[in-house]
Amino acid sequence: MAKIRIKKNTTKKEVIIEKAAKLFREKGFGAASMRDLAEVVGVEAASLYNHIQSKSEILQAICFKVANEFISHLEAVERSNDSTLKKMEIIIRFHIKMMLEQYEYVYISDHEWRHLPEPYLSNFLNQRRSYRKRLSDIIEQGIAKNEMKNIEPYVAVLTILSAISGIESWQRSRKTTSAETLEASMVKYLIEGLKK
Amino acid sequence: MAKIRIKKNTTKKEVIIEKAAKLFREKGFGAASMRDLAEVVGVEAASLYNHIQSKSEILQAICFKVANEFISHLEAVERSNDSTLKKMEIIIRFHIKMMLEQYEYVYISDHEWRHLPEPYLSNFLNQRRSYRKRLSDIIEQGIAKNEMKNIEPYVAVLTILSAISGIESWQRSRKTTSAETLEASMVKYLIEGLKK
DNA sequence: ATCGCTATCTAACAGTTGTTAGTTTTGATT
DNA sequence: AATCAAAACTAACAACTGTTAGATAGCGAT
Repeated sequence: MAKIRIKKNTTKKEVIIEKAAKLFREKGFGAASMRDLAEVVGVEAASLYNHIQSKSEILQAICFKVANEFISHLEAVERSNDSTLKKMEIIIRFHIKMMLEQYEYVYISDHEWRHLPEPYLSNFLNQRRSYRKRLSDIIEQGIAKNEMKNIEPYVAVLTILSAISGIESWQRSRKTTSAETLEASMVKYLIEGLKK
Repeated sequence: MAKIRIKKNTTKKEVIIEKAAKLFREKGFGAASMRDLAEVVGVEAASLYNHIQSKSEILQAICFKVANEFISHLEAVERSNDSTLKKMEIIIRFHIKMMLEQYEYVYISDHEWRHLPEPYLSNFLNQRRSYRKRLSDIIEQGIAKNEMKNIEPYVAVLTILSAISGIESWQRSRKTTSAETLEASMVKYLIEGLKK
């Protein structure tokens, strides 16, 4: 028996997760209750359990969805023949795009992962560490090839990822700066600071 | 009657807030209970209320302590005669120092302020907005004086503050990079990216 | 119309939450 | 040694937590 599809290609489980993402971002995972979630879904709390197994399953779905998107994008970039600087620019632009288009999901993956239960927590942190290591390998190559200035790669990765994650605060703001200006200026800042 | 001082110049209230800062950082404000806090303080939960008024009073104390330190440092920098670039470097170094030396406090002020009750929440956000505006004014001057490259000041501030806030993740890590290298590299990255 | 299967509902569970009331202990000052 | 306030304790509160059990309603296929 096929899953009920509410609209086009959308299971009720997907609706729940989407509403949960918004709720978890607004109130934090710990402070958002299943009854809060049920209300925005338009159902009683107990009914949610016909579609999901637990509250933390929702968090897992969100965190690993985001992680997987970043990892598979990185794999594509690694396979390309672009310069190291171009690779970093592509990755930075992708991170910014994700932050603009999938704000709620990325925010939760960035800020609420600590509430993942084991063994998902360790798994998530391992993926994260590995991802950052691969970014810092690209920067290390860039320095070796004299395309980038001699900066500690670990710190460069930390700076880049944290800076982009700060777009969260732009999302919450009155947005006197357009998304285009934001992307252009941030890419300029982060790439110029990297360039030899 | 003077407050009881546990060690030198330390009231029990200060001890509670310090322990709370560590706890809130580890578990998040929402997930940390007063009974958790009581345990690390070495007392029953009800006894905490001889020294504090409520759980959220602790959060207020932490958030506004940090905010005040940043604001009064900024005021000193504004009064100085340094170049705009030097001003920004001083501010960046101060933020990094705070992140290294008062990690727990700064982290909570950065990440848990959303749990502040009104009117403290609005008050906090106003101070924050005003602080960032004053930073972007410095950068605007820097661009006008041709000391800095033409970057959208709002985005530059966002980038700088977020990047520094990411030191949080270094704090939690195994620290293969020293604090000195971290500071030197991050300042280099952020200032070079700003310089004309 | 009736079957079978979902999805929803109500009610309840056992545990936890921040906090208060009332009592007892502690420890410095008299 | 007596006093007295500060600070600790025990016990409890009402509200809320994630989750389960069991009954009921909805609905496509027979």
